[in-house]
Amino acid sequence: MRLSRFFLPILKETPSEAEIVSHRLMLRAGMMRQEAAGIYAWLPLGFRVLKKIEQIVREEQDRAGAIELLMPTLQLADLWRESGRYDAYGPEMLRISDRHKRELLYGPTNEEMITEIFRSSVRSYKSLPLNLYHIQWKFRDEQRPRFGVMRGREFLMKDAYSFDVDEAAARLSYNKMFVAYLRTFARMGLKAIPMRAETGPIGGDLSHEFIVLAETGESGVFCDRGVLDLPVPDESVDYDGDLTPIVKQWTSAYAATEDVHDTARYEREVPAERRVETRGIEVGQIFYFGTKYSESMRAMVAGADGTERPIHGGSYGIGVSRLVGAIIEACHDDAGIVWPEAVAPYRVALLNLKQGASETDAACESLYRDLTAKGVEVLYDDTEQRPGAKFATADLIGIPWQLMVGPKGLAEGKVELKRRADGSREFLSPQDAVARFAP
RNA sequence: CGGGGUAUAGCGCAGCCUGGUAGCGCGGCAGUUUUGGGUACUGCAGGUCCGCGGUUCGAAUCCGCGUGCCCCGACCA
Repeated sequence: MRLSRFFLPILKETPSEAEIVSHRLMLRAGMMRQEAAGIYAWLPLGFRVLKKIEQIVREEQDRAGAIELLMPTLQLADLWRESGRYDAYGPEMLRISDRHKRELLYGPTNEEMITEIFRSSVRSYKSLPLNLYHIQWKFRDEQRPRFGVMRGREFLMKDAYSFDVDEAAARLSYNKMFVAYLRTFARMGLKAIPMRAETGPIGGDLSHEFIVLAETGESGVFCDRGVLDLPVPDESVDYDGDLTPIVKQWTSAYAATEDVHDTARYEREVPAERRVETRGIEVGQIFYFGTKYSESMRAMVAGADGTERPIHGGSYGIGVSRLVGAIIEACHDDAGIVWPEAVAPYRVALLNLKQGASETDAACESLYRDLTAKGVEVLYDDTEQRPGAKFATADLIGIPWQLMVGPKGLAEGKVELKRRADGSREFLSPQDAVARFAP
């Protein structure tokens, strides 16, 4: 993409509405724009990041055996009356009526609908286990939206729902999601720690929150230093095998958010030198809730003995749009965003330091053509701006690699490659630069 | 939902107290200059001063009522 042809409304000054760093940087980098309190338009740069995060989530859900579908944003109120949650949910639920005065709601979650889909066609234990998920926009009319996309009213969420014949089977499904979450966040360059959690209004008795450690996080967390260095399973992990050792390993050491923190237990179990007290952002939560919805909504299957029984359910959320903010909270410096490569909007920023000079123009065009032809995502700054402005923009939007082409380097047949994460630089020939990204 | 702010050009802000035809910086456009860390200069464009009502010869400014947005708290992926 040529920057001169792109839509990247960079802001030099920080809008006064933005308080936390990810919100400020997202506005400054032209990633998004607020349309109403807690409701955002995703501009091209931000949208690319959102899509990359979504795709990683999708790949890891699929790998763990979950099956993607897509449910609507609008749901009938009657469905929610069946589970009793229409009245229980309160003003956070956005209620709408159509031209026929039918009561609808903009879904804050989809337990009722997925249960209805399930019960309409699954009759036998032989169809289980089943885990269905979708990635869809949700709306919760928060009393006080804030922190940009970290706590918007409209947000993109992955929610998966598992159906099992009994509790033991449901725990196997739970473990699959547990491991899938470890992999999902690690792939995004994040250290996300599973912590025991309250089950909240959804109910149930087994739940973990996945918390990204970031000093600017919204809640305090306490954990054993040991959990920070536990290994994340690689892509060869066998989801049909026994995942218990992995889950045990990750859940045996102390790790809790301030809401459920037990000071006495913490001090008893964690030696002083291993105590980590910092802040974190919740990016995912997994629940086992048993028969809560299947009983009220009659989601039954016939067991091997022919008798009907309610299925055991679990739900598994990941805040996809929130992750964009969470990653920035965890990955930034004074100059701007520092994207992990897996979620970066572009991999390489190609900077023409003397636009209009025939030798730099020619070298850049050639590099741009070669890299693009090999599938490398390049953002080519071919604007008329001064070098300093181009450096500042590239740093701000956080592209992992900056390939700088100027008259000084070209005189020696070299271009300069800067790594955004640590500022390290090296000089290499244009051919070697291409080979670096497309071997 | 309680408490506190705020609303003037795309963004950041001044002007309001003490009413008199709206300004600064950044950004945009045209040009000159410059060319390896947000360059300098010149010119130009850009505003129903959040909305409605009131006071007044005259309201961005004073008064009343709305609305949006932000912050603190309670709440939440």
